[in-house]
Amino acid sequence: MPPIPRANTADRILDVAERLVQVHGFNAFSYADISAELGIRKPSLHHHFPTKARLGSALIARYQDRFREALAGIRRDTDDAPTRLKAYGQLYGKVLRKKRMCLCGVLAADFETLPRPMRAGVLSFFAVNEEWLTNVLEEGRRAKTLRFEGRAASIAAFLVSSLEGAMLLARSYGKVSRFDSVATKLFGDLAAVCLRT
Amino acid sequence: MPPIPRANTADRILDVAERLVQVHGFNAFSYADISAELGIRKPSLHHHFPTKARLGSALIARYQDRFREALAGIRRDTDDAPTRLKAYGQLYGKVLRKKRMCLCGVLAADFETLPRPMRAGVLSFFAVNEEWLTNVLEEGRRAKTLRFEGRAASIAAFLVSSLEGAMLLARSYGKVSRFDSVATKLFGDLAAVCLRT
DNA sequence: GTCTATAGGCAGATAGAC
DNA sequence: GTCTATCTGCCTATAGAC
Repeated sequence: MPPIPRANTADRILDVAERLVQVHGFNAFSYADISAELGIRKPSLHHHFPTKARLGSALIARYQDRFREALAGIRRDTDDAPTRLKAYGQLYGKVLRKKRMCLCGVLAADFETLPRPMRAGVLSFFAVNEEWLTNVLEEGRRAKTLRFEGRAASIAAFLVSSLEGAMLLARSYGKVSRFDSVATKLFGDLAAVCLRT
Repeated sequence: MPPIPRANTADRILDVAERLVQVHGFNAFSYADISAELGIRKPSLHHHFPTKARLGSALIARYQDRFREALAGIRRDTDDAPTRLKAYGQLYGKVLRKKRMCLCGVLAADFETLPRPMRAGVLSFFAVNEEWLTNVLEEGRRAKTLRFEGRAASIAAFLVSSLEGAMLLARSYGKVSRFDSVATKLFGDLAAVCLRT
């Protein structure tokens, strides 16, 4: 018989820590915060994640894995580039609707204070996203469902950074509509950068 | 005789604190850091800025004033909307070339941890920027030097958040060229959102 | 794996002399 | 306005019992 799939302690720690980082930033959350929420003493947390740096790296790795799966899911469930781009934008929207910033977006703001392995993880996250977008853009161009000038990789970098910025400001204003407005400009029917044919 | 215009202590504190916040974030710098750089003991700093919250508010106020002056300068030195927009983008580029993030952009990432007056200051900064951009966009549309669909205020919000996001990622990558690429897409000859006539 | 106890350091902030 | 001395509290992390 398979064991009941209850989230183990390490996962529960990651869940709480992830939210705390997304809302407050890496330097503004503590083991004490996690301890208080989970009802587990601080030293017990160190048993699962010996240092805050390792906890941070684990957060990034899990976040990137989840994003990879979501990107694969979009590929599976849709078949043309414009639809895929729009679904990509909605990934960010879903995070924002939970009143959170993108984990790696907020870590980018803390970047200069992060331990080296975490910095590498953040850059890797952006690279994965841009690579996926680059492929979608190029396929769209080949299939003539997208029309744009210049390198696809350059458009991909533009899309990622614009979405991150839109999340950042929309969350500060407390208005998801500000994000939606930007996403529509980037991916909507009157899409500015990627013009549908 | 006018006094020698040497920067006073309060200004020197603000200079150092501003850079520290732009590079490390509000929660990752301390009075001890400023003290070490200026060769002034920690308690002396409290004489000028009693609390970190007040220091933070002073930073935002000064940053916004300087930005206001720069915006007025652009109005003075240029006369058509496309040129003004390009100059606006270069304001951000200048900050990034000093290896710094926009002060209010980085504070937006720390937003949920900021004291209320600082939050208001950050939002005010963005509002000032968007209002200025909105005016330039509308004037450009009237003068037929710009052509775009939808509300100017919506385009302005898009431009600000995209620039902030571009700074954030470009700084993490350590590549100013990533920012320049986005700025070109937003304001360049092939401008996507604001098409020149 | 979780606990109590505690180390060692740094945070923001205050008192009071000069 | 700047200083020394100090306070209180929180931080990450460790030791060692259960």
